Amino acid sequence: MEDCSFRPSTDSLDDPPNSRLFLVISKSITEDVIRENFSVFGEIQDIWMVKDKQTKESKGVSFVKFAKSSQACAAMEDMHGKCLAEGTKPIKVFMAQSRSSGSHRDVEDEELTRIFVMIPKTFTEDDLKETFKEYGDIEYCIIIKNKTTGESKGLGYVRYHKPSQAATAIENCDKTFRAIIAEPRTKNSGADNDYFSNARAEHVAGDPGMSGYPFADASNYGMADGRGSDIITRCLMVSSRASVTQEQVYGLFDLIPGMDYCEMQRDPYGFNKGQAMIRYNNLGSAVYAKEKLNGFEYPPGNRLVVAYIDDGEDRSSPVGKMAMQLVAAQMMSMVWNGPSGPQLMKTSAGFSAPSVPQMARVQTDVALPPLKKLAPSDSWVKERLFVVFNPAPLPVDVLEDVFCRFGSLVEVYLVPGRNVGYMKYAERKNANDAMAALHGKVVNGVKLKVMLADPPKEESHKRQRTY
DNA sequence: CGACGGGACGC
DNA sequence: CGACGGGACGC
Repeated sequence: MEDCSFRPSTDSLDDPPNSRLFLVISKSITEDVIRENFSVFGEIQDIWMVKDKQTKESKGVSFVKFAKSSQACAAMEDMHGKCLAEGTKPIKVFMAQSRSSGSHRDVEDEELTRIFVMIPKTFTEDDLKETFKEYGDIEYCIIIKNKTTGESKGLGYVRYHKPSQAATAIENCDKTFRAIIAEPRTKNSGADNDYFSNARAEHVAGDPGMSGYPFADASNYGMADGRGSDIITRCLMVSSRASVTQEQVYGLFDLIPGMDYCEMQRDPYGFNKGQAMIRYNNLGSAVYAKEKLNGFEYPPGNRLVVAYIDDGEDRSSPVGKMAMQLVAAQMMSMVWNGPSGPQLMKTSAGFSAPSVPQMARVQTDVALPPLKKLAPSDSWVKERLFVVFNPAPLPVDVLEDVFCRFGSLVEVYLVPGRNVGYMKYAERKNANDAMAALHGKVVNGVKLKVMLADPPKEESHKRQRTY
């Protein structure tokens, strides 16, 4: 079963990354001596002594491949500077450059001590530290946040003191963190002038309630004019998949003082587009409203999307922009430190009326239960349904509407380019109920096959999936 | 039959 | 300074 010691001829990358060491040693040191000294750190898969082609003499260089990066790191940390035989120079031990890189620059230990992880948006830096401290002493933890609103982007860095600690964390932490060695900070990866990062964050992964939503089309809202989506204005656009009335939107946004305008948007035929424009008489109220109500479920199960739209005011001067961001920062700290939170808002008067008429958007013979709230997006997924659509997939918002009604729906994921998708549930029973009710049924003219999903086909890791 | 995404930091 | 070998599954 286990393959032989040689690597396949097709290898271009070392696998796993950072598991191969580059040794500079005295020409008199033999492979056996290296093996004796290095095998105590773990499973050695290969030792290669670089020799002169003609004379077969050692060139004083060797590569040692370990099964795991943590083993290679431990060996590097322990053996660098040691003497392997009487009268020989101390050896040098570096992480080998990956064979594909072509570079022969020494890999600095610094580059091997910082990991990059995906985390729930609710994670604080203390949470990060608590989670990752079991693998070694942490120098610091940083969560990447939107610089304007301060909200987490669900990504973080953890800096350890030693490469072996970072490697151990990558190997042993829950794989949902997708931990990898972070790219060095000084080389800016180029893709980030931050002008559109906000828009990206809001309709890319993470929040299933917004994916595929027409609101994400920035061109509708003057975001394509070069100023980007990080503008802050007194004007907001709220979008809802479920039909909401002017009165409902007004009541919701009027909970925040300072609203001076609220109007539903209608298409050329006079139909409600599920969007409304709101203007406040001051920036702070608008910032607060966006922070509190973007992603808010109203009615339960229907996530509202709230974003700034250009109010036509001139904010082109750097001073004006800075002032605006200052106001935003002050509002943010108020939001975080103040006594009121989203929970307070949800239970406040005016939110208890659950009977909001739904758009005639889902047509089916199935007797559907009422809408239910989605489970938080960072919920542990205990069951997944595999759904086949015939002839074509339903839109994500329709699927959410239908599959949330059995409870604890975490996320809908459609496989791009295929007629299949996954419904993720936090509770197994809810998934089973949905399957029983919907398998073989027709929704909006699309026939559904609804089955339990097979576990993902990944290689077995330390920790097992529990679904 | 019909099968598995997403990821980067104010020097 | 001190950087890249060896060998071959199974249709």
